[in-house]
Amino acid sequence: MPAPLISRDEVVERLLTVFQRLGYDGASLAELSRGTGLGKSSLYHYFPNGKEEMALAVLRRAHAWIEQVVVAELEGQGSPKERLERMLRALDSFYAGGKNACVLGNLVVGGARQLYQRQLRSAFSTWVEGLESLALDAGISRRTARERAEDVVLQVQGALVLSGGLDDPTPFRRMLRKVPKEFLAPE
Amino acid sequence: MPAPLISRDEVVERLLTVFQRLGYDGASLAELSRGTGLGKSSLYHYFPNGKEEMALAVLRRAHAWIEQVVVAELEGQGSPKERLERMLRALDSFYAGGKNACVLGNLVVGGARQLYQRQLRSAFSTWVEGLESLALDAGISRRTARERAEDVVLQVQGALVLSGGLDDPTPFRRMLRKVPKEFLAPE
DNA sequence: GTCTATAACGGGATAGAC
DNA sequence: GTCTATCCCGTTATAGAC
Repeated sequence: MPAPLISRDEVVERLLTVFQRLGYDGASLAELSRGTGLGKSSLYHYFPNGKEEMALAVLRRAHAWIEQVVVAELEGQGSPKERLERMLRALDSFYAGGKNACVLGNLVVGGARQLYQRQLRSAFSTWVEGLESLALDAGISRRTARERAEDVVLQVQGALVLSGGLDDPTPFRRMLRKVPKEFLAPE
Repeated sequence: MPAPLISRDEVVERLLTVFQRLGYDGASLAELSRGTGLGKSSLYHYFPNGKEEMALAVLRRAHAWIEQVVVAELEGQGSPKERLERMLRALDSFYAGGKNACVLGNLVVGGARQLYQRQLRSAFSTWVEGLESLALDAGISRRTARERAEDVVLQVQGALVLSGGLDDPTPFRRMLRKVPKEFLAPE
Protein backbone atom coordinates (compact mmCIF):
# COMPACT_ATOMS: atom_id res chain seq x y z
CA MET A 1 0.00 0.00 0.00
CA PRO A 2 1.63 3.20 -1.20
CA ALA A 3 2.07 6.06 1.23
CA PRO A 4 -0.33 8.90 0.62
CA LEU A 5 1.06 11.71 -1.47
CA ILE A 6 -0.15 14.29 0.94
CA SER A 7 -0.94 14.03 4.63
CA ARG A 8 -4.43 14.13 5.99
CA ASP A 9 -3.61 17.46 7.60
CA GLU A 10 -2.62 18.79 4.23
CA VAL A 11 -5.91 17.56 2.76
CA VAL A 12 -7.89 19.29 5.51
CA GLU A 13 -5.89 22.45 4.94
CA ARG A 14 -6.83 22.47 1.27
CA LEU A 15 -10.47 21.70 2.03
CA LEU A 16 -10.41 24.69 4.34
CA THR A 17 -9.45 27.04 1.55
CA VAL A 18 -12.37 25.79 -0.54
CA PHE A 19 -14.94 26.24 2.23
CA GLN A 20 -13.36 29.61 2.96
CA ARG A 21 -13.94 30.73 -0.63
CA LEU A 22 -17.31 29.15 -1.29
CA GLY A 23 -19.06 28.50 2.02
CA TYR A 24 -20.67 25.18 2.86
CA ASP A 25 -23.46 25.08 0.30
CA GLY A 26 -21.26 26.53 -2.43
CA ALA A 27 -18.50 24.00 -1.95
CA SER A 28 -19.45 21.15 -4.29
CA LEU A 29 -17.66 17.83 -4.25
CA ALA A 30 -16.26 18.74 -7.65
CA GLU A 31 -14.67 21.88 -6.20
CA LEU A 32 -13.46 20.06 -3.11
CA SER A 33 -11.93 17.48 -5.40
CA ARG A 34 -10.28 20.12 -7.57
CA GLY A 35 -9.06 22.04 -4.54
CA THR A 36 -7.41 19.04 -2.95
CA GLY A 37 -6.20 17.33 -6.10
CA LEU A 38 -7.91 14.17 -4.87
CA GLY A 39 -10.66 12.30 -6.69
CA LYS A 40 -14.03 11.97 -5.07
CA SER A 41 -13.31 8.39 -4.05
CA SER A 42 -10.16 9.45 -2.26
CA LEU A 43 -12.08 12.11 -0.41
CA TYR A 44 -14.56 9.47 0.69
CA HIS A 45 -11.67 7.31 1.78
CA TYR A 46 -10.55 10.07 4.15
CA PHE A 47 -14.05 11.20 5.07
CA PRO A 48 -16.55 8.31 4.90
CA ASN A 49 -19.40 10.62 5.91
CA GLY A 50 -18.77 12.88 2.96
CA LYS A 51 -19.02 16.62 2.85
CA GLU A 52 -20.49 16.93 6.32
CA GLU A 53 -17.43 15.24 7.78
CA MET A 54 -15.09 17.33 5.64
CA ALA A 55 -16.58 20.55 6.98
CA LEU A 56 -16.35 19.17 10.50
CA ALA A 57 -12.66 18.39 10.02
CA VAL A 58 -12.18 21.90 8.65
CA LEU A 59 -13.86 23.42 11.68
CA ARG A 60 -11.68 21.35 13.99
CA ARG A 61 -8.66 22.53 12.04
CA ALA A 62 -9.80 26.14 12.36
CA HIS A 63 -10.31 25.69 16.08
CA ALA A 64 -6.86 24.15 16.44
CA TRP A 65 -5.39 27.03 14.47
CA ILE A 66 -7.04 29.51 16.80
CA GLU A 67 -5.62 27.66 19.78
CA GLN A 68 -2.16 26.99 18.38
CA VAL A 69 -1.55 30.19 16.50
CA VAL A 70 -3.94 32.93 17.53
CA VAL A 71 -4.15 32.22 21.24
CA ALA A 72 -0.55 31.02 21.37
CA GLU A 73 0.61 34.41 20.12
CA LEU A 74 -1.55 36.12 22.72
CA GLU A 75 0.02 34.02 25.46
CA GLY A 76 3.58 34.32 24.15
CA GLN A 77 6.52 36.46 25.16
CA GLY A 78 6.63 40.22 25.32
CA SER A 79 4.33 43.05 26.30
CA PRO A 80 0.58 42.81 25.75
CA LYS A 81 0.98 45.24 22.86
CA GLU A 82 3.60 43.06 21.20
CA ARG A 83 1.54 39.93 21.68
CA LEU A 84 -1.59 41.54 20.27
CA GLU A 85 0.35 42.78 17.28
CA ARG A 86 1.76 39.33 16.64
CA MET A 87 -1.76 37.93 16.59
CA LEU A 88 -2.84 40.62 14.15
CA ARG A 89 0.11 39.85 11.89
CA ALA A 90 -0.90 36.20 11.88
CA LEU A 91 -4.43 37.20 10.89
CA ASP A 92 -3.12 39.55 8.24
CA SER A 93 -1.18 36.76 6.67
CA PHE A 94 -3.98 34.20 6.99
CA TYR A 95 -6.58 36.50 5.48
CA ALA A 96 -4.10 37.70 2.83
CA GLY A 97 -4.39 41.33 3.84
CA GLY A 98 -8.18 41.30 3.72
CA LYS A 99 -8.58 39.52 0.39
CA ASN A 100 -9.59 36.19 1.91
CA ALA A 101 -12.75 35.54 3.86
CA CYS A 102 -12.98 33.84 7.24
CA VAL A 103 -14.01 30.17 7.21
CA LEU A 104 -15.90 30.63 10.42
CA GLY A 105 -17.73 33.65 9.09
CA ASN A 106 -18.61 31.82 5.89
CA LEU A 107 -19.82 28.73 7.71
CA VAL A 108 -22.25 30.79 9.79
CA VAL A 109 -24.30 31.05 6.59
CA GLY A 110 -26.98 28.73 5.24
CA GLY A 111 -27.15 25.01 5.71
CA ALA A 112 -24.00 24.94 7.78
CA ARG A 113 -25.25 27.19 10.56
CA GLN A 114 -27.55 24.71 12.27
CA LEU A 115 -25.23 21.81 11.54
CA TYR A 116 -22.17 23.36 13.15
CA GLN A 117 -23.50 25.88 15.64
CA ARG A 118 -21.70 24.18 18.52
CA GLN A 119 -18.34 24.14 16.77
CA LEU A 120 -18.70 27.72 15.61
CA ARG A 121 -19.63 28.90 19.07
CA SER A 122 -16.72 27.04 20.54
CA ALA A 123 -14.21 28.45 18.05
CA PHE A 124 -15.36 32.02 18.50
CA SER A 125 -15.38 31.58 22.27
CA THR A 126 -11.81 30.32 22.35
CA TRP A 127 -10.71 33.32 20.34
CA VAL A 128 -12.58 35.79 22.54
CA GLU A 129 -11.31 34.18 25.73
CA GLY A 130 -7.72 34.36 24.54
CA LEU A 131 -8.10 38.07 23.99
CA GLU A 132 -9.87 38.48 27.31
CA SER A 133 -6.90 36.94 29.13
CA LEU A 134 -4.57 39.29 27.36
CA ALA A 135 -6.67 42.27 28.38
CA LEU A 136 -6.58 41.13 31.98
CA ASP A 137 -2.80 40.78 31.72
CA ALA A 138 -2.70 44.35 30.47
CA GLY A 139 -4.45 45.51 33.61
CA ILE A 140 -7.89 46.01 32.09
CA SER A 141 -10.82 45.43 34.44
CA ARG A 142 -12.68 42.16 34.15
CA ARG A 143 -15.85 43.67 32.73
CA THR A 144 -14.10 45.80 30.14
CA ALA A 145 -11.75 42.96 29.19
CA ARG A 146 -14.58 40.80 27.91
CA GLU A 147 -16.08 43.66 25.92
CA ARG A 148 -12.80 44.64 24.33
CA ALA A 149 -12.06 41.03 23.49
CA GLU A 150 -15.39 40.66 21.72
CA ASP A 151 -14.79 43.97 19.98
CA VAL A 152 -11.58 42.72 18.41
CA VAL A 153 -13.17 39.60 16.95
CA LEU A 154 -16.19 41.63 15.88
CA GLN A 155 -14.00 44.15 14.09
CA VAL A 156 -11.93 41.49 12.35
CA GLN A 157 -15.08 39.80 11.06
CA GLY A 158 -16.71 43.07 10.10
CA ALA A 159 -13.61 44.24 8.29
CA LEU A 160 -13.54 41.05 6.25
CA VAL A 161 -17.19 41.45 5.26
CA LEU A 162 -16.81 45.13 4.39
CA SER A 163 -13.57 44.64 2.50
CA GLY A 164 -15.22 41.76 0.68
CA GLY A 165 -18.29 43.78 -0.14
CA LEU A 166 -16.37 46.83 -1.29
CA ASP A 167 -13.80 44.61 -3.00
CA ASP A 168 -11.17 46.79 -1.36
CA PRO A 169 -8.78 45.65 1.39
CA THR A 170 -8.45 49.16 2.85
CA PRO A 171 -10.97 48.76 5.69
CA PHE A 172 -9.25 45.56 6.79
CA ARG A 173 -5.83 47.19 6.83
CA ARG A 174 -7.10 50.19 8.75
CA MET A 175 -8.74 47.88 11.27
CA LEU A 176 -5.38 46.20 11.89
CA ARG A 177 -3.87 49.55 12.84
CA LYS A 178 -6.82 50.72 14.89
CA VAL A 179 -7.41 47.65 17.04
CA PRO A 180 -4.27 47.83 19.22
CA LYS A 181 -4.95 51.45 20.15
CA GLU A 182 -8.49 50.75 21.25
CA PHE A 183 -7.77 47.45 22.91
CA LEU A 184 -5.03 48.79 25.15
CA ALA A 185 -6.40 52.29 25.76
CA PRO A 186 -6.69 53.37 29.39
CA GLU A 187 -10.20 52.86 30.74
CA MET B 1 -56.71 37.68 -15.85
CA PRO B 2 -56.88 37.70 -12.09
CA ALA B 3 -54.97 40.32 -10.17
CA PRO B 4 -51.93 38.92 -8.36
CA LEU B 5 -52.55 38.01 -4.77
CA ILE B 6 -49.41 39.76 -3.65
CA SER B 7 -47.46 42.56 -5.29
CA ARG B 8 -44.13 42.03 -6.92
CA ASP B 9 -42.56 44.13 -4.17
CA GLU B 10 -44.04 41.79 -1.62
CA VAL B 11 -42.61 38.82 -3.51
CA VAL B 12 -39.14 40.38 -3.55
CA GLU B 13 -39.43 41.15 0.13
CA ARG B 14 -40.13 37.51 0.90
CA LEU B 15 -37.34 36.32 -1.38
CA LEU B 16 -35.05 38.60 0.57
CA THR B 17 -35.78 36.84 3.83
CA VAL B 18 -34.89 33.50 2.24
CA PHE B 19 -31.55 34.69 0.83
CA GLN B 20 -30.91 36.38 4.17
CA ARG B 21 -31.33 33.08 5.99
CA LEU B 22 -29.68 30.71 3.52
CA GLY B 23 -27.33 32.70 1.32
CA TYR B 24 -27.29 32.37 -2.45
CA ASP B 25 -26.15 28.77 -2.83
CA GLY B 26 -28.28 27.58 0.05
CA ALA B 27 -31.47 29.13 -1.26
CA SER B 28 -33.01 26.42 -3.43
CA LEU B 29 -36.03 27.07 -5.63
CA ALA B 30 -38.02 24.86 -3.29
CA GLU B 31 -37.18 27.15 -0.35
CA LEU B 32 -37.79 30.27 -2.40
CA SER B 33 -41.14 28.82 -3.38
CA ARG B 34 -42.04 27.98 0.20
CA GLY B 35 -40.87 31.35 1.43
CA THR B 36 -42.98 33.28 -1.05
CA GLY B 37 -45.99 30.99 -1.14
CA LEU B 38 -45.69 30.94 -4.94
CA GLY B 39 -45.19 27.87 -7.06
CA LYS B 40 -42.00 27.53 -9.04
CA SER B 41 -43.84 28.42 -12.24
CA SER B 42 -45.08 31.63 -10.71
CA LEU B 43 -41.58 32.54 -9.66
CA TYR B 44 -40.43 32.01 -13.24
CA HIS B 45 -43.30 34.18 -14.37
CA TYR B 46 -41.96 37.05 -12.25
CA PHE B 47 -38.29 36.24 -12.86
CA PRO B 48 -37.75 34.61 -16.25
CA ASN B 49 -34.03 34.31 -15.61
CA GLY B 50 -34.62 32.29 -12.48
CA LYS B 51 -32.66 32.43 -9.28
CA GLU B 52 -30.01 34.75 -10.65
CA GLU B 53 -32.66 37.34 -11.40
CA MET B 54 -34.34 36.82 -8.05
CA ALA B 55 -31.12 37.56 -6.19
CA LEU B 56 -30.58 40.61 -8.38
CA ALA B 57 -34.05 41.91 -7.51
CA VAL B 58 -33.30 41.26 -3.85
CA LEU B 59 -30.06 43.21 -4.06
CA ARG B 60 -31.86 46.09 -5.73
CA ARG B 61 -34.45 45.96 -2.96
CA ALA B 62 -31.71 45.99 -0.34
CA HIS B 63 -30.08 48.95 -2.03
CA ALA B 64 -33.41 50.78 -2.17
CA TRP B 65 -33.96 50.01 1.50
CA ILE B 66 -30.59 51.48 2.35
CA GLU B 67 -31.44 54.62 0.41
CA GLN B 68 -35.03 54.99 1.57
CA VAL B 69 -34.71 53.91 5.15
CA VAL B 70 -31.12 53.90 6.32
CA VAL B 71 -29.85 56.97 4.50
CA ALA B 72 -33.23 58.71 4.80
CA GLU B 73 -33.01 58.47 8.59
CA LEU B 74 -29.49 59.84 8.47
CA GLU B 75 -30.66 62.82 6.42
CA GLY B 76 -33.84 63.40 8.43
CA GLN B 77 -34.74 65.90 11.14
CA GLY B 78 -32.97 66.38 14.42
CA SER B 79 -29.42 66.40 15.71
CA PRO B 80 -26.79 64.10 14.24
CA LYS B 81 -27.05 62.00 17.37
CA GLU B 82 -30.81 61.60 16.97
CA ARG B 83 -30.48 60.75 13.30
CA LEU B 84 -27.80 58.15 13.92
CA GLU B 85 -29.88 56.58 16.65
CA ARG B 86 -32.90 56.41 14.37
CA MET B 87 -30.81 54.55 11.80
CA LEU B 88 -29.61 52.13 14.46
CA ARG B 89 -33.17 51.51 15.61
CA ALA B 90 -34.13 50.71 12.03
CA LEU B 91 -31.24 48.23 11.84
CA ASP B 92 -32.16 46.75 15.20
CA SER B 93 -35.66 46.07 13.96
CA PHE B 94 -34.54 44.79 10.56
CA TYR B 95 -31.97 42.41 12.02
CA ALA B 96 -34.36 41.40 14.83
CA GLY B 97 -32.01 42.45 17.58
CA GLY B 98 -29.08 40.53 16.12
CA LYS B 99 -30.90 37.27 15.43
CA ASN B 100 -31.13 37.83 11.67
CA ALA B 101 -28.20 37.96 9.30
CA CYS B 102 -27.52 40.66 6.72
CA VAL B 103 -28.47 39.83 3.13
CA LEU B 104 -25.51 41.75 1.86
CA GLY B 105 -23.15 39.97 4.20
CA ASN B 106 -24.57 36.59 3.21
CA LEU B 107 -24.37 37.34 -0.50
CA VAL B 108 -20.67 38.16 -0.25
CA VAL B 109 -20.18 34.41 0.15
CA GLY B 110 -19.76 31.74 -2.48
CA GLY B 111 -21.17 31.74 -5.98
CA ALA B 112 -22.89 35.07 -5.46
CA ARG B 113 -19.75 37.07 -4.79
CA GLN B 114 -18.45 37.21 -8.35
CA LEU B 115 -21.94 37.45 -9.76
CA TYR B 116 -22.97 40.47 -7.72
CA GLN B 117 -19.77 42.24 -6.78
CA ARG B 118 -20.88 45.48 -8.44
CA GLN B 119 -24.23 45.55 -6.66
CA LEU B 120 -22.68 44.68 -3.32
CA ARG B 121 -20.06 47.35 -3.68
CA SER B 122 -22.66 49.89 -4.63
CA ALA B 123 -24.95 49.03 -1.70
CA PHE B 124 -22.15 49.18 0.86
CA SER B 125 -20.89 52.43 -0.66
CA THR B 126 -24.29 54.11 -0.41
CA TRP B 127 -24.50 53.14 3.22
CA VAL B 128 -21.00 54.37 4.02
CA GLU B 129 -21.53 57.62 2.15
CA GLY B 130 -24.76 58.33 4.03
CA LEU B 131 -22.89 57.98 7.29
CA GLU B 132 -20.01 60.08 5.99
CA SER B 133 -22.39 62.95 5.23
CA LEU B 134 -23.80 62.73 8.72
CA ALA B 135 -20.32 62.86 10.20
CA LEU B 136 -19.53 65.97 8.15
CA ASP B 137 -22.79 67.53 9.39
CA ALA B 138 -21.66 66.79 12.92
CA GLY B 139 -18.49 68.78 12.32
CA ILE B 140 -16.12 65.85 11.90
CA SER B 141 -13.17 66.43 9.57
CA ARG B 142 -13.37 64.99 6.08
CA ARG B 143 -10.72 62.39 6.63
CA THR B 144 -12.08 61.16 9.93
CA ALA B 145 -15.66 61.21 8.61
CA ARG B 146 -14.93 58.53 6.04
CA GLU B 147 -13.16 56.33 8.55
CA ARG B 148 -15.91 56.60 11.14
CA ALA B 149 -18.54 55.91 8.51
CA GLU B 150 -16.75 52.74 7.44
CA ASP B 151 -16.33 51.79 11.07
CA VAL B 152 -20.06 51.86 11.68
CA VAL B 153 -20.85 49.55 8.78
CA LEU B 154 -17.93 47.34 9.71
CA GLN B 155 -19.12 47.04 13.28
CA VAL B 156 -22.70 46.29 12.28
CA GLN B 157 -21.52 43.50 9.98
CA GLY B 158 -19.04 42.17 12.49
CA ALA B 159 -21.62 42.19 15.26
CA LEU B 160 -23.99 40.14 13.10
CA VAL B 161 -21.30 37.57 12.35
CA LEU B 162 -20.17 37.32 15.95
CA SER B 163 -23.69 37.16 17.34
CA GLY B 164 -24.50 34.54 14.72
CA GLY B 165 -21.38 32.54 15.55
CA LEU B 166 -21.88 32.71 19.30
CA ASP B 167 -25.63 32.27 18.87
CA ASP B 168 -26.04 35.13 21.30
CA PRO B 169 -27.39 38.57 20.40
CA THR B 170 -25.43 40.33 23.15
CA PRO B 171 -22.54 41.55 20.99
CA PHE B 172 -25.02 43.06 18.53
CA ARG B 173 -26.90 44.88 21.25
CA ARG B 174 -23.74 46.21 22.81
CA MET B 175 -22.58 47.42 19.41
CA LEU B 176 -25.79 49.43 19.06
CA ARG B 177 -25.03 51.28 22.28
CA LYS B 178 -21.36 51.75 21.55
CA VAL B 179 -21.52 53.07 17.99
CA PRO B 180 -23.06 56.50 18.71
CA LYS B 181 -20.44 57.30 21.34
CA GLU B 182 -17.55 56.50 19.02
CA PHE B 183 -19.06 58.02 15.92
CA LEU B 184 -19.73 61.42 17.49
CA ALA B 185 -16.75 61.59 19.84
CA PRO B 186 -14.61 64.71 19.59
CA GLU B 187 -11.57 64.16 17.39
C1' DG C 1 -50.86 33.98 -13.16
C1' DT C 2 -50.91 29.58 -11.55
C1' DC C 3 -50.97 24.57 -11.99
C1' DT C 4 -49.06 19.78 -13.28
C1' DA C 5 -45.75 17.42 -15.54
C1' DT C 6 -41.37 16.73 -17.06
C1' DA C 7 -36.96 17.56 -19.17
C1' DA C 8 -31.95 18.33 -18.35
C1' DC C 9 -28.52 18.77 -15.33
C1' DG C 10 -25.47 18.62 -11.34
C1' DG C 11 -24.79 17.20 -6.72
C1' DG C 12 -23.77 13.77 -3.15
C1' DA C 13 -22.75 9.24 -2.53
C1' DT C 14 -21.58 4.12 -3.49
C1' DA C 15 -19.61 -0.21 -5.80
C1' DG C 16 -16.02 -2.75 -7.30
C1' DA C 17 -11.79 -3.22 -9.98
C1' DC C 18 -7.00 -2.35 -9.51
C1' DG D 1 -5.65 4.90 -1.98
C1' DT D 2 -7.17 5.82 -6.29
C1' DC D 3 -9.82 5.01 -10.52
C1' DT D 4 -14.07 4.34 -13.47
C1' DA D 5 -18.61 3.75 -13.59
C1' DT D 6 -22.94 4.42 -11.87
C1' DC D 7 -27.05 5.39 -8.96
C1' DC D 8 -30.31 8.38 -6.83
C1' DC D 9 -32.01 12.53 -5.78
C1' DG D 10 -32.65 17.48 -5.60
C1' DT D 11 -32.30 21.41 -8.36
C1' DT D 12 -32.93 24.43 -12.16
C1' DA D 13 -35.62 25.25 -15.83
C1' DT D 14 -39.30 24.67 -19.47
C1' DA D 15 -43.80 23.19 -21.68
C1' DG D 16 -48.43 23.34 -22.02
C1' DA D 17 -53.08 23.08 -19.93
C1' DC D 18 -56.35 25.95 -17.42
